[in-house]
Amino acid sequence: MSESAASIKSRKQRAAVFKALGHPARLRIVEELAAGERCVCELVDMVGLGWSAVSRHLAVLKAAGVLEDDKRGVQVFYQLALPCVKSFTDCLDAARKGEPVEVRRCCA
Amino acid sequence: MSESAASIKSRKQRAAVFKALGHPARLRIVEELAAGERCVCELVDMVGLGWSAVSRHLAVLKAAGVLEDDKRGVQVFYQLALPCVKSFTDCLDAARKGEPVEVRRCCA
DNA sequence: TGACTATTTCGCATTTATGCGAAACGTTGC
DNA sequence: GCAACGTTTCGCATAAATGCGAAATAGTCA
Repeated sequence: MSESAASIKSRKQRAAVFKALGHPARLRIVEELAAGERCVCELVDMVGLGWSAVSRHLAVLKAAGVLEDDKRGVQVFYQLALPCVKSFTDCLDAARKGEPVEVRRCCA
Repeated sequence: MSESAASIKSRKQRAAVFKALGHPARLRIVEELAAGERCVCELVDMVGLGWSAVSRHLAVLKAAGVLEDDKRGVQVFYQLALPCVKSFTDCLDAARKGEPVEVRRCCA
């Protein structure tokens, strides 16, 4: 009666996406990147953590497939790889404000 | 230059939703509830954990606003309070399969 | 090459999450 | 009231995440 291994693996991958987004600092980063790509130095200024902490947060998000990185010269630029994340957070905000389900636009 | 307290609070609430979903057992529960409400006893059979562990997972999901509970007699039934969760996981699966962004239907 | 900048990795201490069994709680029916 | 059932809470041990500073890595320019 146990599930298939593939099903379990697939769920772990999805859970990794949620886990990656389940930290205020990482969510902050993702919100920022929803507006466009940023280099690590900019993100460090925004989130108010040290370089090492920000770097590991970015690594977590990248490993989960939420972000993509692009090395250009000395700097590394990160961008959002999953646009539906923003749609989903918008939906959460709508739900929190008490808007009825039918009205919510969860995806652009 | 720090953010407003309201903005930080809002992000923590959203992060709590992601954190709640960021565990394979809880994601399993949510997937099951996407098909309809279930009582705790059914969920215990499905996820393969003890009663206490399942109960606390349900409490985490409820505290984050992902689930709602309904006590009927001796039993407690849980149901999904955020339908867009299912839309989002569907979008993640589409992304993982490599479908182009334009084709993904993230919301029903 | 060698100094300089941007970023990541490492080692550590602290906190938080997880799972289990036992016990407590609330509801139902005798 | 009391016993039975479904569910939650408690206490504990183990595992994982978090943040920091120092050190390591990589790319650029003189």
